[in-house]
Amino acid sequence: MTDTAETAETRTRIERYDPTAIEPRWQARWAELGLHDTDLTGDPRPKYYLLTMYPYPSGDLHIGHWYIVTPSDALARYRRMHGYNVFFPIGFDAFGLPAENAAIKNGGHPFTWTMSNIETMRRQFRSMGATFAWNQEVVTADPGYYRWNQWLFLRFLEAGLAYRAMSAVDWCPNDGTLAREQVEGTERRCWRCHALVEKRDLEQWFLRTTKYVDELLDFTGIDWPEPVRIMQINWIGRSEGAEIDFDTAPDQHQPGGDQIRVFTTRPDTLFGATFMVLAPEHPLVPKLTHPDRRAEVDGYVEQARRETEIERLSTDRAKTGVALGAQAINPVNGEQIPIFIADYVLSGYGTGAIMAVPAHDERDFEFARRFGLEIRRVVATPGTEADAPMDDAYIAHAADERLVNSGRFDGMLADAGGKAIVEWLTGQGRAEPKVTYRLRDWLISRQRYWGTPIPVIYCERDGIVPVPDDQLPVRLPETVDYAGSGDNPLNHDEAFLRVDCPRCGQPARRETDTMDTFIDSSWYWYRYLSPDDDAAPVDPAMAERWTPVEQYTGGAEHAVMHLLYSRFFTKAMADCGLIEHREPFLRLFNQGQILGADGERMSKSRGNVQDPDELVHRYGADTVRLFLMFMGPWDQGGPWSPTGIGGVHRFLNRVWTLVLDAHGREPGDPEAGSLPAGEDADAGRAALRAAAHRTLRDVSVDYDGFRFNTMIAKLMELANTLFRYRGTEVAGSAEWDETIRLLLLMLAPAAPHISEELWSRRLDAAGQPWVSIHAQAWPEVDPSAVVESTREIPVQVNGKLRDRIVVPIDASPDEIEAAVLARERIVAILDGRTPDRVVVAGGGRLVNLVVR
RNA sequence: GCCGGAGUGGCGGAAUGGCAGACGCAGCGGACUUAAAAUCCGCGGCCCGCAAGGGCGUCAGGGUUCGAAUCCCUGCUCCGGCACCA
Repeated sequence: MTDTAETAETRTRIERYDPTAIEPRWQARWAELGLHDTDLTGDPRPKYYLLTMYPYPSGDLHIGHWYIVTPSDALARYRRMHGYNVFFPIGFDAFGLPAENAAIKNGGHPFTWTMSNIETMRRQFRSMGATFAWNQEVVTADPGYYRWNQWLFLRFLEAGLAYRAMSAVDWCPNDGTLAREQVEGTERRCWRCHALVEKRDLEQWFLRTTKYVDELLDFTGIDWPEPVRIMQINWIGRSEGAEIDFDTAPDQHQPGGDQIRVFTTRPDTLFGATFMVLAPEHPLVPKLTHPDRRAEVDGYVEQARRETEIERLSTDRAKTGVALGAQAINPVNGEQIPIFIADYVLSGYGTGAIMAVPAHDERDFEFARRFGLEIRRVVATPGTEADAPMDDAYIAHAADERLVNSGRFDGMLADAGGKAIVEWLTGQGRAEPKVTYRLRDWLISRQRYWGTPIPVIYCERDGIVPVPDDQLPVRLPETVDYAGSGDNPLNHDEAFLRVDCPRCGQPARRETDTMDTFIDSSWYWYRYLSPDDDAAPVDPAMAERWTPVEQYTGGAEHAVMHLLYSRFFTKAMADCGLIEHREPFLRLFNQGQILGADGERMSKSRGNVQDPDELVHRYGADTVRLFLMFMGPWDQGGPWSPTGIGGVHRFLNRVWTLVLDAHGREPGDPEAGSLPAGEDADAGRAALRAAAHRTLRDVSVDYDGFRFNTMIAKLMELANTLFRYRGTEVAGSAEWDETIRLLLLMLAPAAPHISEELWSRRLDAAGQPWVSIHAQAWPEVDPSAVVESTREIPVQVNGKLRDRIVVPIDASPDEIEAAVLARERIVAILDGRTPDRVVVAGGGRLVNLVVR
């Protein structure tokens, strides 16, 4: 039994685990040795580009940043141990509004605010022990970076991928122009400031994202989460159908013969078109309006225009509209049908005009009810009366609907009928098959100072003149006068505005709009490869060698903005001959988001931010890292709660004790020093080694599958097993030693400091020279250690667990069945009955006796 | 409304057709200590029972199966996305 005096001595001999002493020392050592600097050109090992979404330098690095970065860093270390040359860069998404708001509020320059935040965040990131390649860092607000935004813009301009157009744009009173993706919700509020968004007609710069719609819908060759793919597919919104021309009918006020083109996905319902609706902005509206109707129509147009500017209420508000007092001719049957305008028809989608089929479209149905218009059923399931009264629009579901009330097409299957009708009309030059998309071109102009200046010049004589390459970058002026308002200060900066036209040399004016900051993040991972290159944005040899990115990790909130823009940029850059591939990220993982304890997004203003420095000070970075990985599945996120961090810290303490004090015995444990009942030292050593190798096998699978929480649980189990043998004859054996070694290696990616410290002490104790644990190879599983000689099989009767038996590992199903039926307990439960069936399931994993 | 995802002890979660609740937190009991903290050992879904044991149990209801947290159908709740897209 325990010798108390000796134990006391043992316990005082080992020093306490003190992360604050260990961690900074190793961080300094790793930095000094350049352990994380990637040799991008000379290293012969296979490359692995691991990218994590770069942060915005808000200045408050909170626990959410750790949640994002820690598992990625563990993965970087894990891949390095597998012999990969891992590139794991970091940078800062440094343009954007908060810097300007801070400058407006506190005076000073956005640059100063941004750079001081970056400085703070660099220090905090280093305290995590993250293995970022700091010497490849990118800061997008640096002229050395945004210069290449400008250069790429000019290449896109040459390639016809950038253009300037007048357009009704979404306009936020605070933030100016927004991309469509930046307008949120039914009420159409700004994604940043939540102000109500208006429409304005402005000349703006666009990138032609629509050129790649079909390619963007194709995800072959990339392994992305299903929800992100679906969101992108929905956002692109492809629908197949036809465009059909309706002629206007002549009347005493206009000659008719104008063509109104509509888009429909259901040409089979054309016989049910009983009226037409144009968007209020439709160009034919003034011409078609009957003089008697003009006042009402103008009033409605004006109201609709205001309404899009004011709040747009829910989609189920009552339908409104007015008749133009003109008729159109249905091309399939020559019927004259009335033309309306209504705001439920959008000018920006399809052709801005629809044929209304009230019987088979909910919105048209509602409109028809309200205005007393004819509702004519033209598709029906077999057995439905063609003229049965309708309470609701009937939306056909499948191809087994048949046409009715459609003349010679009656009885045809709906989809075949649709095709036939389109073919027939196409032959007459009145229709053509057509695919429409919801996706629009990307509006990139922003009326802000703190972004990349769009490199064009407006000359009275030469019009729009691109800034020549050798005059890049167009720099932001170093002084900025906000004059207390949110208006773009570039508009008032004469030194910036005045420029000579590069073509004619006459005085001209610079563009003052800057680019959407999503431009910056659409290609930054290429720039990481050659951040100081002043000859080109991307070094072609480096891009060839290092991209596409093997693994990208980041939040799902970027599904339709950043991730779609990045795919667009990659394709556009490929078409400009800058890179050779067309998809940027081979694999994507969306981690969840850590919320405040209140379940809301963490933000300073809500006061729900968890400061990691405080936790690091108390528990050490390794504990915080491990806890964030242990909390739950990485893709889940959830509200922050530090409950339970003590358990993770205890685990690291136990590892510390196991490594440094294998023979210690705890006075509190009555079994201390004795082997588990019925086990001798040989069996104990074998069992320990088996546990170690099984853990290794399972932990590898968990790392590969991003299942860090179960990975850590398995390491805890192994530590618990080791603890059971601590102080016994097994402790200190070769198997013990091997288990400790494996435990440290498996722990190294997740808790890099403590594993490095214990590793170095072991080397020291063995008189061996120090080599970092992070430079070790990931260990191999010994299959012979994992095999077992017996196994325990649960036995069910009618699906209820009743017994367990232990059989030799190679027992045949017949032998297992015989063993089960010989069990006393089973005999008693069967009570003389013979099982109807004996299921030996899963190759002998479980036995189920079925008895009636 | 449409499209995704989820619902398991007091809590975070594990098990994705085969022993429900791994691992951890909180809790309870014990050891050590003058004491507390720390540490160590043990218990731990709910109900009945001293116990052995039995019954119930993965949002609700139904189904498939020898066997369902897991697959299918219906409904409810929560989270995310889209929202008059013809």
